[in-house]
Amino acid sequence: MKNADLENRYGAVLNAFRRVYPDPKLALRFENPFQLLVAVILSAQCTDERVNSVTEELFKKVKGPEDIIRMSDEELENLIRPTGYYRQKAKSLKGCCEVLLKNYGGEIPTRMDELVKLPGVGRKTAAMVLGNAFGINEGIAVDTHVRRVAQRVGLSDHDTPEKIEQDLMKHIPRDLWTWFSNATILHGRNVCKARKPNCGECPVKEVCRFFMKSGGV
DNA sequence: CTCCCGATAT
DNA sequence: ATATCAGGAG
Repeated sequence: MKNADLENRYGAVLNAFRRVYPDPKLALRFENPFQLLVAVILSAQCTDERVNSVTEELFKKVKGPEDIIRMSDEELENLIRPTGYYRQKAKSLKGCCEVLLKNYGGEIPTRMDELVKLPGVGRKTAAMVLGNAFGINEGIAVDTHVRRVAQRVGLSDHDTPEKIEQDLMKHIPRDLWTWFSNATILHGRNVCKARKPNCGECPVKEVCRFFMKSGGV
């Protein structure tokens, strides 16, 4: 009975999202896997719009891993400063590019276990790159939006991104993983917002625990 | 669990 | 003025 409720909730969310977000695209701007990797690393704890404003300049100077390596720490840090954590991110970027050149001929690896070894790359970043640059569904990117939506709606009762991702992967068909993540991020940004969620216009309020608890119809 | 950091909403 | 936003490493 409880399990049936959960399955029903997943089904309703998947259907509603399929209708409202049939083809969700990343807010991040990129033209190739390398650019996406860089952009997603920069997007940690930072809005996509701010990343875009930085990468627009950055990608004029940086076409591949070699360009990052060649660049001085100061120049790289200055270019990415508005995204926050710029020293860490500059270090991650350089570390990534060294590994890319050393082990992958300057290309981006296409497996989760390899991507996750790159400095500054966790499962969220890896899943994002795999799904959106290569169309490979090897995980579900659980960022703060996916986490919040999953918890509020009642798709997972766990707290960590890892456990939430496992719950989601258990209930969502693998070929939908990337789509679901993109759609949910969109939904979290536009409707199920952190500060002031717009439950009135939410397509999944009928099955949403958060909406019920906050006095929903 | 703490540290890394800038920008915007309140 | 200050709370909040938004991932990964050590």
